Amino acid sequence: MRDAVERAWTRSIAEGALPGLADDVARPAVEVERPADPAHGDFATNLAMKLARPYRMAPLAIATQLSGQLAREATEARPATPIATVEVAPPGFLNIRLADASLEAAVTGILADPAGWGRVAPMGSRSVNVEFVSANPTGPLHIGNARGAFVGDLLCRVLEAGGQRVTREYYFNDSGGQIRNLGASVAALRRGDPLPEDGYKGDYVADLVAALPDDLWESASARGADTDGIVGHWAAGRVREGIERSLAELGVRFDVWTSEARLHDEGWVERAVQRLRDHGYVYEQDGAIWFRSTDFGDDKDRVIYRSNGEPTYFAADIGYVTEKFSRGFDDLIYIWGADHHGTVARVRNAAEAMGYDRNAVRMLLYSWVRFVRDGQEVSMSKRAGEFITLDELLAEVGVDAARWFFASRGATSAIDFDIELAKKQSNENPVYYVQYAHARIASIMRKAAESGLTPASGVDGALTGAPEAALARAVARFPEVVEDAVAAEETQGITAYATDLATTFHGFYRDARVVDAADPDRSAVRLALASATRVTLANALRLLGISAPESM
RNA sequence: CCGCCCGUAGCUCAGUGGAUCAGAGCGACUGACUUCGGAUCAGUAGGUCGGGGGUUCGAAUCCCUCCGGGCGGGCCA
Repeated sequence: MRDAVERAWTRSIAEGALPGLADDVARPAVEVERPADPAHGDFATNLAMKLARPYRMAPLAIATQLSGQLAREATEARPATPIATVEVAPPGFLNIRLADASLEAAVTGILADPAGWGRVAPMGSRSVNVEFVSANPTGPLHIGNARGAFVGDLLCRVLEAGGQRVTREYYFNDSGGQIRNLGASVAALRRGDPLPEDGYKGDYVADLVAALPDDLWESASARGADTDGIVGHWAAGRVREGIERSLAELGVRFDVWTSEARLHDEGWVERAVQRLRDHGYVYEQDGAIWFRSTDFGDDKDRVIYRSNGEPTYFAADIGYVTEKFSRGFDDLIYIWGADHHGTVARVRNAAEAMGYDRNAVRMLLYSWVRFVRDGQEVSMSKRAGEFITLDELLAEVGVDAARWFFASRGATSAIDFDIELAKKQSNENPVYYVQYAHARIASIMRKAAESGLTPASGVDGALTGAPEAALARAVARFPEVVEDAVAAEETQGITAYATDLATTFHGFYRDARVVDAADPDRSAVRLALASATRVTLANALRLLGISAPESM
């Protein structure tokens, strides 16, 4: 629909009915919205009012011209001409109404190709790397990691819906100081010594000790051996396997796991720094090696190698950028907690300094979840062993409810997560409302089959009743919802739409008897419509990674 | 002190490059079919969109300022 309005506008300009825009005027975006009031039609656009100022024309005059152009386009003999009427409404709105035939065609199309319903035209077939979660393997994932996992996976799904090729990547450090620290904690418990002052105190440390193989412990504790390093490396590997299992429970699978140590071992960091040096963005001061980040607007330069020769975390980031691009990705997306926003600029700056397009390196920051219980903030600390694990959360609220919870909220909205409230609300989660509608339709289909009724293969010319038309309109809206979600890289619109469609269906169910042996023809049409609704709900849920049950 | 994010109904949150945006769910209250799934449906109450100022024909939305909350400003990760 947006395209149709856009076409009418450009054609009007081409035919001289409307002036072109001056070069120095920003071209207004064509906005098409769904009016809340059905009296305003199926679509409405305020384009004429937006053009009033640059054109120095009355909005109504522009609207009249656009309206005529739109109507002419609709009557041209093209197979898919969905517009029935176009009205001009003061102060300059265009209210567009769809032809029933277009709704019927949409429904018939769903029945013919259920899997393809809601698939949008690719908005660019780029190869995208999405890195998320990336928690270091010093302990199990806790509920603080949940948001990043869901936000990242949902973004990937939306990108895939838009035709992009997505690689899900997890980055971790299995050789740093915190890993040694974990190793030290495990080793201490194994010896029967007290935990180090800043050691890890969670119950899972004891589990690690119990699982520590004897032969590994013998070689690790031998004279002169790097006990903490060896034990830590082993523990990190084991913890990482647990993390992978937890993520699989969430329905999140990663394509690539990258270790920070590997980036150093394979020389990625060194080569990246050399590249910066070649471009003249590296200098030495106070014994440390610096990146001239200020050349790109940063407020200070950043250390790459400390004066003791050790690389910083930032050094690995730089190497990682080149390593990722070397694999042929067009875009790199990082899903980070908002507490990382300070590092956004320097990484993008370094990418630009190395000759990459800084716009190809994007960071999506999600707000941190604040955990409270009875109004008191609960701290999440792996080291102190005070945390609720992701596995425990899932056992309480369920994967579908948790997914819906995050899919229906913007990534940047701050969330107070009350643990007791979450358990309580999991039973009232709207996801069940949507799933119920799906299961109800499945049940209706079973019932119909028992009565010897089958859905019609098409509904052309048959959507005459008000309940039918209302449901068909709701169903037909789905592709645009997906399009908007893809364009905005957000999923809230999909959850809102699915809820709305479920509501519309329940109303239809109330007003229209679907299974009626006395009227098989009408039943066939209504079954077809119900079937199309079921497909739409299932596809919407699938896009979010949520199950669509046949019964509940 | 500086920078970024946030403040919308009792609660949890949508809407945020203007108009046809004051919304949803939950909670509260009043009702509904002896037939297709009541995890449903119909309805009621509830908000000066944190406060103030500005731009505009029009601001929850853009600008300024104040208040409140979160997070950053390491040769930490």
